[in-house]
Amino acid sequence: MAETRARKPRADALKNRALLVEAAKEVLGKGGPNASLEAVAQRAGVGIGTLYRHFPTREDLFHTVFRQEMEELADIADSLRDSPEPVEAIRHWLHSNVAFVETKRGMLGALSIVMTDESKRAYADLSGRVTSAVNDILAHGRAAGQVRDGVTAEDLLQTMYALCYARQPGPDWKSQVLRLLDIFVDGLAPAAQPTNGSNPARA
Amino acid sequence: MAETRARKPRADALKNRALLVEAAKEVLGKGGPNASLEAVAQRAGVGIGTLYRHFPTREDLFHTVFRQEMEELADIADSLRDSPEPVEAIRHWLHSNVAFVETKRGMLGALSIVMTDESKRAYADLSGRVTSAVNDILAHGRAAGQVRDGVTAEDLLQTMYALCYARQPGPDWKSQVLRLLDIFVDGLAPAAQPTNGSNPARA
DNA sequence: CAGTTATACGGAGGGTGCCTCCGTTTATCA
DNA sequence: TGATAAACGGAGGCACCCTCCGTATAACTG
Repeated sequence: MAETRARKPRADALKNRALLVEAAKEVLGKGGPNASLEAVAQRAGVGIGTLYRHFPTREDLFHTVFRQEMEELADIADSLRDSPEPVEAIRHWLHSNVAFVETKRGMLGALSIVMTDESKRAYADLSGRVTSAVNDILAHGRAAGQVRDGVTAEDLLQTMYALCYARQPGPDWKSQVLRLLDIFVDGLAPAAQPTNGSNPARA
Repeated sequence: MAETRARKPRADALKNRALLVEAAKEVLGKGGPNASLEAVAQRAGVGIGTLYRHFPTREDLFHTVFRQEMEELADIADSLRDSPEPVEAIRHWLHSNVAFVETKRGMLGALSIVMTDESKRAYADLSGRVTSAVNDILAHGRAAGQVRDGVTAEDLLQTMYALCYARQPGPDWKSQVLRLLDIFVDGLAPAAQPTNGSNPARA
């Protein structure tokens, strides 16, 4: 008990924290996940000590930045929730994600850090919004016989990020990723009789 | 002209080079792509200067290691070349790749460095072996009407590595990747009329 | 409004890894 | 058995990481 009544957080602390996140977006956005944290601090106009007080680990900083970015994607997913063409909605959402990623390639490296099972819990709420919306869409697809059982929103996300990450930036980077992604989306269909309608034997 | 006749390369140089590659396999294999090169030199029992003379950049070292690893995969691809079940052959080959990757997770990070378009030229020969074998299999699949046009061996490789890379090591790491990969393989089928046999309009 | 105190700030400093450079060692060749 | 080209190794300068703590200041108190 005692006088544990919390003080109001100091104004400069709040301001610096925001400055740091903003600086991190820029610096990590171009420099990638190995960018110097000292550069982030400098860009934010604060001392390195301040950065480390707010974000004790590199991951903490990534998490915070990533969370902010992710909110936009959740909104898109929500807006597609009741699309009458679930498979196309999924395709559209994945394409949007790629477009989004395109503008922040540097952040991609951070994803592999952020995307661990343990740390997912850290922003489970947001992930929940996305997951729930996309799973709805998937359920519609299943109901329409257009999507096989057992596919989850996480599968889609994981695949999309994986493809984005692996492609080096290049002229037709995006179209390549979209093409592979489309193949994957097509593969979501229930595993009908293996395409060659008259395959007698199973290897 | 003059006395340009080259000397035989020194025995210790060759030996040290081999030692370094071996050490790199071990150290990079567990430590990942950020492992300390000084640790590699130490493990090889040579000075750091020797490492840098043989492999001026981190990438040079990765390339050399990767090349050796990759030969095995080329052999597998060759052995499947004339399989009578092309799609299953592809599936099998991809699964083999995943199994292979499983034992050297640490190397994966190096892939994103190695897998740039420019550096691919550095070991185009090996890549050629793989590509040619897999493209053969794909061609068989196309001929049998089981594989859509426009899919290349590179697409398969890229997708597989991407999926492997993105999955954090975990209990069911492998089965997850295989599952997603299977979806992708199923998606290779010619984009028949979109599964719902009676879809009139295109979203 | 002045005093008190919790809170935040900044950057010096010790540690590690990167890579270069060059004096020393050694394998090859004559 | 020299002579010499080639290779060795590690010291050293630099960048970044992260911690620690003396100083500054915002929030509270009377």
